[in-house]
Amino acid sequence: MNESESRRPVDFIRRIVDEDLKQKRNDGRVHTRFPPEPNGYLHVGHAKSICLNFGIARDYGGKCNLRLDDTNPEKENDEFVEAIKRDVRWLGFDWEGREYYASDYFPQLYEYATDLIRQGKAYVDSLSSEEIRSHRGSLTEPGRESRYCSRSVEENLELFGRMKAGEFEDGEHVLRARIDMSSPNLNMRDPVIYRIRKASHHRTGDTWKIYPLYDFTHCLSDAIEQITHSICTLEFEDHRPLYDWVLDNLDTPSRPHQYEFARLILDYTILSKRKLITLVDQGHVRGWDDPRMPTISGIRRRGFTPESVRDFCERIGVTKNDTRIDMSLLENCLREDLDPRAPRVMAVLQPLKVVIENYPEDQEEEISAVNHPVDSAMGARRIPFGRVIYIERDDFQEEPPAKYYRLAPGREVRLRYAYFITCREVVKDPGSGEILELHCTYDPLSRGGNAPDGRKVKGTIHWVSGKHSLQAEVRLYDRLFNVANPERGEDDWLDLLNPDSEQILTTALVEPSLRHAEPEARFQFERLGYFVADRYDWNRERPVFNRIVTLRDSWAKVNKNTMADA
RNA sequence: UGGGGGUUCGUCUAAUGGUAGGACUACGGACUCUGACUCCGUCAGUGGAGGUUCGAAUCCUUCACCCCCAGCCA
Repeated sequence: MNESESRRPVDFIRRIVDEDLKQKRNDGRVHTRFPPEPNGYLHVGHAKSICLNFGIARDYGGKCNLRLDDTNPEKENDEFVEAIKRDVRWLGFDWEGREYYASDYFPQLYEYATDLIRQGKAYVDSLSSEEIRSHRGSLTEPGRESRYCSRSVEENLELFGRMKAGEFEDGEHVLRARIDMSSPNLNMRDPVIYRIRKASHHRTGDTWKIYPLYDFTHCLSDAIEQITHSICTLEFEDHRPLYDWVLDNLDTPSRPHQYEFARLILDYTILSKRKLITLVDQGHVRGWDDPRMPTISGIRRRGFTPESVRDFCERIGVTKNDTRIDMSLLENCLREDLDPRAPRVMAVLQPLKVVIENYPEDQEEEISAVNHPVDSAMGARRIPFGRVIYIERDDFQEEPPAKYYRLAPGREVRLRYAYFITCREVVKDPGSGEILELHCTYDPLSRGGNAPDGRKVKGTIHWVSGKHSLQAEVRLYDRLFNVANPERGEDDWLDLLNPDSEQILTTALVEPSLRHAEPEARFQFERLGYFVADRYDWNRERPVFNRIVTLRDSWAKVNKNTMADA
């Protein structure tokens, strides 16, 4: 743990844990769980929950279970289960074999339900779903009791048994908890706790014809697993009375408590599972792991590190406030993580040919370059240099604006690690006026990047050798949406997608050392940003890199401000 | 309109009756063979109104605004 981490204040949930420990509750145990439903991929919002739950277990010497909350057979499947496990592991957390499924508890849950029936605290209702809804009342009006609410224990037991046996069709009956139809809390108006669903479940197959609902399942799963602190998001706060009601009315192995925190909201993206599914299903992105997606697998493919995601989750804190986090915080965490450990390398995204007129035709040489400007332990490499090189198109301007200190006609700049060059001639396409190439001269005495006469140049630009560089595909990513809060409206959110969120460059050139990159290896392309060799598409014949994040660019700001002033 | 939460710099987040602090962003500067990194600095906040108190972000009263809830989803 570094200094900033040790100084970080404890959140309100950890304070509750502190107090529980002090009061010697739960026999001094701390046991949490991360309970995703396997109906989609995990996203950064889940990462916050994962870091909280596993983090508390780690900090207090406790345990954290992975529990797949699979009570809805129509939406869940094994692909999602596998993806969830992979993502949690990638984030760096370990459930130490405690991989549980709510579906494993179906038999016990059924027994608990019959217990409730025997106590007269649950009944089989035969109203249609529409009738149940209309009986529920509204925010301001109390609900009305169902005409089936006073069936005898025997009749309820018999009907529930027949529901389980598959004697009824979907929707014919439900099991409801008998609580209070006039409660101001809608969740307490005799909530449905079991429904008939003749669907095949990804784990239990066709064994069950009835499935328990969340409110009944979750608290009991927690109790069965002896969870001490059941941490969930704010929208379940209203459900806590029901969570408590179920546990207080049943004889369970333990008595967990639920605590709620505010879910993460990130600018310029969406974290609603339903909408993420839409993006994937309608093909607005290339899949769950598209580098633009806020999914864990998406940001992994984008090149984010698990360390940076964990750091981010710690920095945003845990409170009950409605929060909306700047993308810049995540980017900052990433840059901070990558800067000290990403090897530097040169690549040219938009190549502009440069011929060094006074460099001998048949000559070539190797220039030494350090792999990291600060950390010499990362070593050095040799980069080929020759008469024809390529530089970034942005690094040349025919009519340079004020404070532009890159290449321009007559100007001298340094080629990083190599020589000073001076632009002598601009060769253009006579028709279009497009700049085709530059003719420059170099100063042989400036080899290595310094002139013996002590003369200085303001600009240093990156380059690659024309003869030796590798062609690469570089994928540039930008925010998925054009507005900070695309979730604000309901209907038009797809119209707010950023059409330029992905830009694929197929003619980029990278230095030859990159031939030996491995998928998921991260580099800093000097002066450009951090890039990762694509996890799936990279190969030696066709190097593919994703831009993870750009470097901070104060020139872009100066330039933008100057333009704005003009 | 019922119930449940919430409100501290632009954004997160501390301060739990005793100097409103940190991070991100923004802006300015130093340094620089990356307009990077690093370093230094600047701007900037307690939703409003009353009250209690020597002293209030914190306690009380009241008002305002924001979020969640009427699935046989989770």
